[in-house]
Amino acid sequence: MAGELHTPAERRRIRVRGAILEAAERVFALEGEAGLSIRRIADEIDYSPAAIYKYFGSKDELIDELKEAFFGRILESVNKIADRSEPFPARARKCVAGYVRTALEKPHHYVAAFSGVAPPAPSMPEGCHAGDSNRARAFAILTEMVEEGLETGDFRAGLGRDDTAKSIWASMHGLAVMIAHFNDFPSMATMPSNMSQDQFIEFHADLIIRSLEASPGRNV
Amino acid sequence: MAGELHTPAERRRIRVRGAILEAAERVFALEGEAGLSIRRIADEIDYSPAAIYKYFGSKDELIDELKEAFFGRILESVNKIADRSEPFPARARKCVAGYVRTALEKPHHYVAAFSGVAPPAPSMPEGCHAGDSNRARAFAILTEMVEEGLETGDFRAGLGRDDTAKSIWASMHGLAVMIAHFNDFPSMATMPSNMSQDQFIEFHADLIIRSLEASPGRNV
DNA sequence: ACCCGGATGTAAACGGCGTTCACTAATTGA
DNA sequence: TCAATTAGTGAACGCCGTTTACATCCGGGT
Repeated sequence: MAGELHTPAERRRIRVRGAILEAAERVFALEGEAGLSIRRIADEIDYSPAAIYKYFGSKDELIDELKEAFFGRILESVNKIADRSEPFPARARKCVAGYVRTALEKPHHYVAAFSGVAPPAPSMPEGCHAGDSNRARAFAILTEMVEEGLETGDFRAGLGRDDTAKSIWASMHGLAVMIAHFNDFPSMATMPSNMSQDQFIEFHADLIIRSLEASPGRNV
Repeated sequence: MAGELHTPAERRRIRVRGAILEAAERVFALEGEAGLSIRRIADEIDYSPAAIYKYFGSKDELIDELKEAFFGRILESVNKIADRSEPFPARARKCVAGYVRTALEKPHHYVAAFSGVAPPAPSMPEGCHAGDSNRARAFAILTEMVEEGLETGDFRAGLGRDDTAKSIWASMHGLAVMIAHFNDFPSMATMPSNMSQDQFIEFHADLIIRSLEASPGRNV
């Protein structure tokens, strides 16, 4: 194999790098970007702050790696769901609900992955690398699913594959962000809901998919 | 009247406070929270940083006021659209599209207003004041609109008013955040779209409303 | 066995941040 | 006019990300 590690020096480097990421992951999951500082990580692993710069170019690079790893988790999760062959509209619903639920396993990670605002000028903001990111891969799965729905005739003809996928993505994302932001969405103080959070995710997923179906089906 | 200002001292105070907010607004609109510092505001209005604390308790309070004012703008905009009596599903679509478009007039403001992640424990995060915020008022308009659609029979019976409104809100919000985050949503580098941004907003709004309609209608 | 060069780790510093404190200068009401 | 309140300030505190100069360790070549 190619990626093997032989020398003790290499092993040691990997180990320390892993310890940094692990400490960062722990703090970030609990307190988000606000609570994560280079100095804090350094404290946790008993190193000096400057040491971290031997392993990561900047705090942003470190955090990007956390986000990317988390989107790998989402990718894996959605992939599993999308692969089970199951009657179609139901599978689509499960994909949507699965994305949201997995995103919410680490709200700080998920929200941070979309936190920046792009400048109006033509320039990539931060997470807009080509198609190689796990985020892009997860989105590709969604696109393929839409394509399948269009081919089988489960989704209305005339819907554009890419645009439809983007609309679904936006709606999924919106729910994930809302639940992450409010501690009690959907049962907010001003207007309580009878639904549990899980039920609401299913409800939302149903509405999304229903808007695409050639012959709309079930109720919740 | 009650709210009049008589003394020069009072007028002066209002004027300086306004200057602070104005400078903060300018910087925030261009560079977001990252570019806005107390010291920067102080520079812009030729005061010392400490002076700002005579007018605002903290940077967060100041920024909250910016966000609240911006949601006032969204509220006003959606209110106008919702009031025009127009054939129903079209009006609902316009409300959704109007919300997204107005939100995108100041992407930094809009995104920042939902940026925090709520702690799991029962405690209000930051923007969760009762029903008095402009954000809550804007949401109330949406709820009323849904109720109207349910009464007229334009929306499917069996949909819960509040849950439906929340689902719509989440989907609107998701699109706004996506467009704000990517500089080229929907025409992303990896998968370009034929739609303009405005067309995509209409498309998304149509899908959202379509999922609620008793007898789904038009195409895009 | 030695030594040398690169990698690893560190203390100290730079500039910036939000915020506070002790203090001066201005304004106001009596 | 005088006292008291208020507006405004400079300096400091304790954070932050990052850089620099320096020590230390370790592995490979002779």
